[in-house]
Amino acid sequence: MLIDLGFIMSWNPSPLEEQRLSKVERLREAGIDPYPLRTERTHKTAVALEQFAQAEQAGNEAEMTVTVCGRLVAMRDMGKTVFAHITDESGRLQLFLRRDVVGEESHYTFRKLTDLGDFVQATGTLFRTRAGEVSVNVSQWKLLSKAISPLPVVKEQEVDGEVVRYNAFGDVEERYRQRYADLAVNPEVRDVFRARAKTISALRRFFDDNDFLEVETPILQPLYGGAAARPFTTHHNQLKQELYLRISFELYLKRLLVGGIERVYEIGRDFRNEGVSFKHNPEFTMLEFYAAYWDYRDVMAFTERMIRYVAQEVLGQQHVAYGDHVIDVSQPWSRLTMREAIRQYAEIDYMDHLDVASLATAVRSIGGHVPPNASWGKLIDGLFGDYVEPRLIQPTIIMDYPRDISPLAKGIPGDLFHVERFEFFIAGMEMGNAFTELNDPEEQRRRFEDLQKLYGSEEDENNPIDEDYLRAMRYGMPPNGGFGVGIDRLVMLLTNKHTIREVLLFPHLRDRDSG
RNA sequence: GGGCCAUUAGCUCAGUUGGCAGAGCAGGUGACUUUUAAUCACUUGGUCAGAGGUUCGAGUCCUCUAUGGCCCA
Repeated sequence: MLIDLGFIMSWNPSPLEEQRLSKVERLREAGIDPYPLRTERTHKTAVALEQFAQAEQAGNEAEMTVTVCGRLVAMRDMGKTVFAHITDESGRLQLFLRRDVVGEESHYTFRKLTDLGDFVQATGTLFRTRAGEVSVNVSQWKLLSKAISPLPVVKEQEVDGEVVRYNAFGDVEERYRQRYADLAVNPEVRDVFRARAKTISALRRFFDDNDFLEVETPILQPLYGGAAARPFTTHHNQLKQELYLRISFELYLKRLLVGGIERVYEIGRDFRNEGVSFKHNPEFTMLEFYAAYWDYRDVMAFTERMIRYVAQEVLGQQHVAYGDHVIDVSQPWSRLTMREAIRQYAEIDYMDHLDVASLATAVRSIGGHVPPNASWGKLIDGLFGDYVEPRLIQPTIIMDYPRDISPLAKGIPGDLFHVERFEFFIAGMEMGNAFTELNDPEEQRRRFEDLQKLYGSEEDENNPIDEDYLRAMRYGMPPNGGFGVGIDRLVMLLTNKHTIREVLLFPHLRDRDSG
């Protein structure tokens, strides 16, 4: 079957690649399989180094034989002696090959038919060279995998204890497009994704320890909802059914509360068919949770505990270096209402402007942006995004959101304009969103219908009314607090990265013209 | 959506006023039995992102396109 992968260009070997292909031929002619089936490894490089150091400390100079495997990353050919470095996931180790030890033919093959980037296996005894570096005195070696394309060669030098790197593979676009090469030659990139994995496992542990049940809900949905966003659409051929990729988990997770699951969470991918930016990727990872019998104040307290726990688990401390800032998640977070925040940073009290026209005038008077057809709440949200959000560096909870942009949150008693909703911000970024969840099915229907009136059918915010969700709610949904946090942004914070692309292994990039 | 900047060898980068396309590393050949950004000698390698224009002549100036980066909405 012919599969059209338009973004993959056909490959024409470069001169360097031609050379390596001819080395593959020469290896085969010499009876050497460049891609053998079996590997024998006794030690990771870090383990070998550690055990040798222990033996030395114990005054035990006895010979220690190891077999190590890794990628060839440096080679210094001295003629009858060759020095080389291999790296594996644990670290880096020097190989020392002498012609009179490995034999003439093997020595020649190593010098002439291997390249940087190849994977090799080497057996020998550990010793310390005259320069003091622990090395393998190789008695036997074997090619494990021949690299055809040359990896960028990164050279390192230690100057005053600092590692200086030369020729590092730094082209941002190429690093993302060829993440495999990026990971192979820039080891600190691997650390980012280790931190990401740690973040997710810490979150999972935190929720499991707090009696939450982890679930998986549909990614392919007949209706989308739970957020103001445009969905991706797709189609099931056999069922002849239009489907959407989910934009949130909310409506499915809350159905589970109806079903009697009191604390539920999901970690997974959301898809939003919107622009890309330093904090937006078309697919991103969310965590949402819902807890019966909680309100948004319970959720606030829990959120603070959760972020402290994750920082402690991932970084070993609750102070996070981010750009020029040190963010302290250990102290109780500031809490401001939306109204207070906008009064403070934009110097508008929107409660003095209770209709759209008046508020729009006020926004314009301070030079603010007024999008066409914006609702009252949308204007407030815009003010907040422009004037407040970038200033919220230390963890801050903004509470009591406008009602018309919060269709799933419970109103504040005696307040027609606000609902029990909060978002929290760190480093000028929205990290999460939460509310006391609306559980009155009649009220929920009215809110949905209000939205339909407020936004034309063309608007992104105009979610279809999910009748099945209303049916579920009619069976009785316990009062509950719900929450969502963007994992990618949390990882950005914890790894001091300033674009989401640095914390996604394969960030979305535009198709590049292969011509 | 708008503005600015970038795109030159596998990698990192120079390229003057518009006048023969450059360096280091990597690669190749050779020397060297404790090197470590190894060193030394010689050496291969280019659709200057793509298309068009101005010009006797364009990597360089102009227009458009593509991708990326930064800033703004």
